[in-house]
Amino acid sequence: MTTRDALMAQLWPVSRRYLASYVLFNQAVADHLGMHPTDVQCLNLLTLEDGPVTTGRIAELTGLTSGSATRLVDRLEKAGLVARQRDDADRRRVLVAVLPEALERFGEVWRSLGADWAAVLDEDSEAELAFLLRHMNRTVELSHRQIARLAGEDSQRLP
Amino acid sequence: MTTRDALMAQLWPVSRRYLASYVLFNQAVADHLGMHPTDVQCLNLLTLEDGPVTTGRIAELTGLTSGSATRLVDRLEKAGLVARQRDDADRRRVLVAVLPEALERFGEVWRSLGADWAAVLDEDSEAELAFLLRHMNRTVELSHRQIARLAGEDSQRLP
DNA sequence: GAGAAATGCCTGCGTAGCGCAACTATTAAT
DNA sequence: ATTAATAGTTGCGCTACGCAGGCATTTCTC
Repeated sequence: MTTRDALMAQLWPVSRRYLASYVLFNQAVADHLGMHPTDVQCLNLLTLEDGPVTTGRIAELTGLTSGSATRLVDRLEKAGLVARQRDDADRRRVLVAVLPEALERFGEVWRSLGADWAAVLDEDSEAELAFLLRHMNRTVELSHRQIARLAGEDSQRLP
Repeated sequence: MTTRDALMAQLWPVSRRYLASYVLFNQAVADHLGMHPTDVQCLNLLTLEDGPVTTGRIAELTGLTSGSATRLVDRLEKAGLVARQRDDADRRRVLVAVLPEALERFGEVWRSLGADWAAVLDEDSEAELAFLLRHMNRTVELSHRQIARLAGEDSQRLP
């Protein structure tokens, strides 16, 4: 077995642990903030978008149905983290904007977590960081393709 | 701003997308298998352990309460994916073993997904793969520390 | 070695997120 | 002008989850 094969053999279980850790981490952050994991995921995604986002887009981003997305926005609005606003251009649509308070509450938690995270990366060279950045971007794209394929195969079951 | 700072500045939002993608991916796999995300997460963790695991250990691994872990094992057992067995050494304990059928069902899905994943890594050098392996191991450890800290801070709220 | 404390798992109950389907309001198509 | 499509909301049923209490078993303490 080549060195490369040995590395790949190790990477497979480790990446599964890695995935599991992320799920648990997301849950821990949610518990810490007294929120549901879905709400944390949603706010995370919202702050990555530029500008307000429609409820339908939130349903896409989170993978929820439109009804559940409405309830999700209800919860976030009730918690004072986002604000609803009718779109004047298309009065069917509702724009959801993240409020500064949400950024504060998230920022507070992520400052300390981000500091630890940055400390880990401090050990790495610029070339390694550049590789990591490229790898993450590729993996995000791969995830999207795989999610689409999984969903596509599901719908093929019921023609 | 140095090149290094620029890389770090890019890595932060990308890693957040990365995290979000993983959550969605987990959900997609669960939907595809007709299971709940928690159940998928549990089976993923179980297959990473060597040998049968107690219900209490499952509660630890998944972050659930003991009651919820019992229900989780109930579902997996009912689905024919795991088997319960009393521990003869300590008859309070229940050992949960993953059945071959679970490995088959998971293997089927993960073979194709793993192939795409391996294809992405094929572009990388051995040194890059070695770095990735090391990075993932460090990140898993970091997650554990951060999860413990988040949980610890929570418990400090109510002394 | 007997009673107390701790451990491991299970069960009843209330809460709440989610999908589904039906409904309203607005815009686009014919 | 009528019909169809789109965006969002709401009622309903299901089920995972936490919590608290309970039972069986083991370990501690005297």
